[in-house]
Amino acid sequence: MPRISDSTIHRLSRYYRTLKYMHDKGSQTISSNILAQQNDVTAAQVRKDLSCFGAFGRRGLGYDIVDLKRNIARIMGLDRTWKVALCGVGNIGRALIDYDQFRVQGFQITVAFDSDPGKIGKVIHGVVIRNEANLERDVRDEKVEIGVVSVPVSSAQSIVDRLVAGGVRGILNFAPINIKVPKNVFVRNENMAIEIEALSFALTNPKMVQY
Amino acid sequence: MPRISDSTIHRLSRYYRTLKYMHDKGSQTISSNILAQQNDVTAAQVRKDLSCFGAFGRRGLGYDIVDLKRNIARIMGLDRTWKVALCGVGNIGRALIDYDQFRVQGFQITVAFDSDPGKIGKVIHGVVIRNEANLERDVRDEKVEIGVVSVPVSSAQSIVDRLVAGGVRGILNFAPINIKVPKNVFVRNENMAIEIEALSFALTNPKMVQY
DNA sequence: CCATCCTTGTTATATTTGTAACAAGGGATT
DNA sequence: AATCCCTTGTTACAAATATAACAAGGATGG
Ligand SMILES: NC(=O)c1ccc[n+]([C@@H]2O[C@H](COP(=O)([O-])OP(=O)(O)OC[C@H]3O[C@@H](n4cnc5c(N)ncnc54)[C@H](O)[C@@H]3O)[C@@H](O)[C@H]2O)c1
Ligand SMILES: NC(=O)c1ccc[n+]([C@@H]2O[C@H](COP(=O)([O-])OP(=O)(O)OC[C@H]3O[C@@H](n4cnc5c(N)ncnc54)[C@H](O)[C@@H]3O)[C@@H](O)[C@H]2O)c1
Repeated sequence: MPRISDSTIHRLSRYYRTLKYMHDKGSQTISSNILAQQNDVTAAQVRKDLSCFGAFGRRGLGYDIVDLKRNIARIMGLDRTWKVALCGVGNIGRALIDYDQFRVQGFQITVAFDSDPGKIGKVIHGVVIRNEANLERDVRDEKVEIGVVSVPVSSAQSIVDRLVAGGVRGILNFAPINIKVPKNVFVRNENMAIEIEALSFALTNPKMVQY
Repeated sequence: MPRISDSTIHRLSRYYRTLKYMHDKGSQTISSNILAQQNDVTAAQVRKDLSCFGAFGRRGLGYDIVDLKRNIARIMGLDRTWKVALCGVGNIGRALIDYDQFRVQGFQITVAFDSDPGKIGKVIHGVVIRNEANLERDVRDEKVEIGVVSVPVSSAQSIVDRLVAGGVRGILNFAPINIKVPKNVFVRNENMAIEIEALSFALTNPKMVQY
């Protein structure tokens, strides 16, 4: 099985968003060139990325937007729903529960956990906040596949361990720490500190980064 | 001037965090090997990353933690404060204002903007929410260098344009859209949709990604 | 003081990733 | 039907990035 690079996956995601946008605008087809311009990459890159998964275009014409959109959705697993468990209903956690776009795209926060007795039992945007004491059991019972970690750094690794114990196979981690997981679990980090520090570097050393 | 890769910058950020952690734990020195293990990279990678900026270690002994930490801070511009303007005090915006770690690291949200009359004038975590009507002027007056964009997609590009007009040189963008900026402005995107979709891809095609 | 063991910094090599080039497919036009 | 544009998919090439290898610096212990 050919390995797909991280960059390709990221770009697929961005092509997908462009396709949704172009579809809403009423377009029927799109060329690799336009898709490239919209995402600041080369047309060759777009065609090569797509060619990893098949031949979706028509020579001379480009890609049918609806068709390509559907194909990318299938490839990326966006043509289904995913059950998500959110751990840590603080500032970030609340923002995520409130954010409807995730649900629209199929990521359903079915359970949320917190350790704060003052929060347990409350309902936010239709989601009941549960006691994290029963996390493993609840996650397993609800057949959750993805866990979101928005607890403080000090609790992050243990929450991850418990999510994994509950059968979760993918983790989106907001805690700025390098969490460890078994080989068969996937982790993506959303590390805002890294991004803003990268900005700091760029502004400090403008000659060392390509504008 | 040698170009520094994005990956190297990201890793420097992570090494920096490890150094802070090890320092708090009371360690004096650290080897490239330990630094590597903590960040899931090879020791050669660590040494090569650091060697882009100088020779900070002592052969046979490793790196002095305090010294290396200070050097990375200097290299990345983390030994100073940055004035930050936050645009869009919604769910994400509020979370960022509330988050003390940014301030501790030198990123000071000095001004915040919103267009909602119900929010303008309110104070969150010591920051007054201003009317976005005067954004350019306020940003310029306050000598803001970094702008954070946490407004809806529909307003993102125009807010970016105005931040740039106000003299901002770096932008941290949370809106899931490919914003356009002049050549001399740096942008970093914090796109949660991409990360969770990457998880979806990995869980859908486990054979195509390296665990 | 010599031998031994570490660990760095750097150079050389391998791998991955991105770009360019182009043949072949396909529609439109005359 | 022949010609002329376009645009894809793929292959060949270039650049960037990561890994490995190793010489030289330095500590430690007898
Ligand atoms: N807020 C930000 O802007 C921001 C930015 C970058 C990174 N982060 C990171 O994101 C994470 C969450 O940040 P936040 O600002 O939302 O923090 P927060 O303090 O607002 O929320 C954390 C929540 O986790 C809960 N919690 C603590 N331990 C728990 C446990 N063991 N099980 C379940 N719940 C538990 C707390 O009760 C609280 O509700 C932190 O790791 C933080 O470093 C936040
Ligand atoms: N909430 C999440 O979890 C989440 C996740 C991924 C991406 N995002 C993105 O982050 C951005 C912010 O999300 P949010 O959930 O905080 O949205 P939100 O609706 O809670 O907040 C947006 C804020 O921006 C303000 N605003 C609108 N137009 C403005 C303008 N022209 N100038 C100044 N302020 C303006 C609104 O009044 C509101 O307070 C959006 O682009 C969203 O797509 C959010």
